[in-house]
Amino acid sequence: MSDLKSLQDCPARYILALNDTVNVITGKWKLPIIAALFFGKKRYSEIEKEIPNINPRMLSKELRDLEANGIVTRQVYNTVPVTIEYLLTSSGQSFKTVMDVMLEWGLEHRKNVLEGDKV
Amino acid sequence: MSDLKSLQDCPARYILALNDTVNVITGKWKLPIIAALFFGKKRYSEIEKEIPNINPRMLSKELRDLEANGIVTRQVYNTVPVTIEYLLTSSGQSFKTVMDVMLEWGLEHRKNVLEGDKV
DNA sequence: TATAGTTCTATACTAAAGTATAGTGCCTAA
DNA sequence: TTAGGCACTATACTTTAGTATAGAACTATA
Repeated sequence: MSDLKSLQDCPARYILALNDTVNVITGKWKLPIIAALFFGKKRYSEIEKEIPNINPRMLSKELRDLEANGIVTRQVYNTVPVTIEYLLTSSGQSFKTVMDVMLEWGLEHRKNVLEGDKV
Repeated sequence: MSDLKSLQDCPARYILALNDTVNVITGKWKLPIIAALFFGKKRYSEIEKEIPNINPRMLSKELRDLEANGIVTRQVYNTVPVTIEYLLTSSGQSFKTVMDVMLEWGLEHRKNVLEGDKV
């Protein structure tokens, strides 16, 4: 991937490109929502039940954000009353790899810190 | 890594562990600071010059945070006037891998979005 | 007719994050 | 002696993020 190589030579552009990714996950609720959808498509009220303490304003705002950013798709079914399902796009699904790498680093880092490493 | 496996089975714990990592990078200035230090150790004023628009309050606050989180080390030299250098810990350095994975995903995702993928 | 479920939106508020500006105490070189 | 660099801190302020609470508009079921 030559894109990556060229970005690594320019700190400013590197950070700019990185922000695209960071924006996907900033905020208190985006990762919990994405994680909830890893286990299959869900309706609004199901997500609400799965994420304790989220309020409806935040849930609907973050779902809209995630949809606008191409992470989540909103499917409307013509039932009465209307049924709406949220699911991850393929980008959304592939984000799992990123999350796993972050998690692994976090576990390793925590171990280092507990061992008192200062270097 | 069996830690990872067991976390992946529990969404709540998974998110909790992930937050350790997310905390390292949240805020407007942490990633730029980390990126600046990838290119070697630097003094306060050098970082300041490299990151346009950061103000001294933020720079010193974020450096303190990063130090507290074991990402950055502060080295004090007994010169007159005192010389202080900031450098990445080994955890801080290994975070580059995470950033690269994030960047790669971001580039791929941007391509998908431009192609108009909704799935 | 009342109650409850679904998918939200509206309004008002508080808390957290970030900015602007000035200044401290130390030193050196002109 | 004054000007400037270094490594910050202090105070006040604005902006952004998140919370609390209520309710709309629809329908099915008791």
